[in-house]
Amino acid sequence: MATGRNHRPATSRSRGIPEATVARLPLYLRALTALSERSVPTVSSEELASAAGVNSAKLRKDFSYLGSYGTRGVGYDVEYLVYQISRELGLTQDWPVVIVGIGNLGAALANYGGFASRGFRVAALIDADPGLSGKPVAGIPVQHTDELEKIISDNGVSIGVIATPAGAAQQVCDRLVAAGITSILNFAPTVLSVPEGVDVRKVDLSIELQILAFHEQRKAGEEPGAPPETDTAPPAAPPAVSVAKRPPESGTDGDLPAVMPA
Amino acid sequence: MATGRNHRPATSRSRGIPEATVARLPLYLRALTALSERSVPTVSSEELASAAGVNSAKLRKDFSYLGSYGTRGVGYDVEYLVYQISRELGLTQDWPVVIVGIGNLGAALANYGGFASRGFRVAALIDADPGLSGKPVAGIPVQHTDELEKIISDNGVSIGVIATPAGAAQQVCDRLVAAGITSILNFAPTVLSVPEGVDVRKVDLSIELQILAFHEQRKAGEEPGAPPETDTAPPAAPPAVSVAKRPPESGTDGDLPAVMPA
DNA sequence: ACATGTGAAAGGGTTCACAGCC
DNA sequence: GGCTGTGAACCCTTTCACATGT
Repeated sequence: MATGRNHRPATSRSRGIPEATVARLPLYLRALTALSERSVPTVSSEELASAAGVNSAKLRKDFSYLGSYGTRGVGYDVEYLVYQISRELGLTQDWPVVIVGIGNLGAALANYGGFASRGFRVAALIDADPGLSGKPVAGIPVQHTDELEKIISDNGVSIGVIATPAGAAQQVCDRLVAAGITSILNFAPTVLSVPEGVDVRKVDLSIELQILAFHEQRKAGEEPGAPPETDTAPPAAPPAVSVAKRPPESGTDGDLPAVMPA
Repeated sequence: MATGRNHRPATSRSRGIPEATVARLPLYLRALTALSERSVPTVSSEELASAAGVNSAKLRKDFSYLGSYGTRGVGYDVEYLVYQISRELGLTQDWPVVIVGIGNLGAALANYGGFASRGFRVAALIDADPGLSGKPVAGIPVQHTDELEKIISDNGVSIGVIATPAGAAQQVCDRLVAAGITSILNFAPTVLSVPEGVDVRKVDLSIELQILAFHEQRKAGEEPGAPPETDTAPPAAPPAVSVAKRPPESGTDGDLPAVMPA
């Protein structure tokens, strides 16, 4: 999930298409769309794989789950594959989405071209700030949270995007779910709890950075002449055992503001 | 990606900590930080797992890779674990990052509190638009792309965030890498090619939505009384080539009810 | 009594390598 | 000759279940 990871616990996997394959289909689709625009008629697994950033064996295996639409000795028909993958992903139909929380990030999402370009349509922007109500963002007037339920049912929205601060996310999520939404893309740095049957994917900027930092740190430690950088941490106490159990005692700590506003 | 998936091909895995575990450490850390703020002294694997959105067996296994910092019959010391995980992730040191591309998204990132709160410091904002130069975003003046190399070397930056349009991403990436950056968080919808030794993680909004759509479509097809929605797709041409060779081809196609026979 | 820590089993995902077909 | 399609081997991840320790 970001990322994306936390998904339904692998129960009843669609038509047998593995989750990992589903996650790569959009990648293939993007590469194929680019080829299509350049009027390239066919493409080999090797070429397409390299354009999508995967290896060719994986790509062929992935396509085999869709039914194997290629021609041996030739390759894949670009237009045909675009259609098949689009259909498999459900992009041949129109998906209205609502974005809740029109701060910096919400506005960025509303303006993001990638949404509109692939069957997704921003049906409404919703924010709790009355001062924003009526103001257009990306050409769409922001509506107040009070209207949330009505907007969703009137427009038949089934996908919601949460871009609120962390503190508001669960509450917004609950209302979205109660209003009938069954898929949520969450940008707030919180674990959302949802009932069975609702899909949540999360995108977490801070987590991605932390994973990078982990590997970066490792690189620095491995390099021959790499100085270990300034380390700001206190040694911290042992895991504490029997008596007087009191580890770090945040005396020299002085760091970690910890609150994560969206 | 999420999520990030595309990472170094599992070569030489750090100190033996599995990649999947590394990706969850930030989740644990966030949950632990919240507990720490509430002055909770210890926590069980069950409680912490539920706060982080995973199951307890997984969490215990994950911690076992770090060295098993718990106490049987008791649980984990919150403060101590916060420190151990922070150290493992490299968050006890300061990581300067640069953000390239200060559009809607770049501005949102610059304002994102989660960056600053965990050892990451926005060292510079960079944009190709001369009109932006000098203007402050999130209190930091935007600098021109010409300065990119100098900024990176002067500040010892090793992590870069790309929030440019897709067309500019590879070029920016190349310059970042040439300037010495070895970790990149990419928000542009493109596959970046980088030399060996450079880590790339990508966050792709459109891909996450497409994955949701896939599952959403499946739900609609499974539900008893679910109307199949408006379908906007043309039948698309056959895979070309010769005469025979015809995949399933459901009789009177033309419409595609979006229902996949399970 | 209770909760961690961990071998072992189970489940997915990736890669290999070659059979099959154009 | 060239490229797809796929069983089989391999590897990583998750889950189970219980031994271990306090």
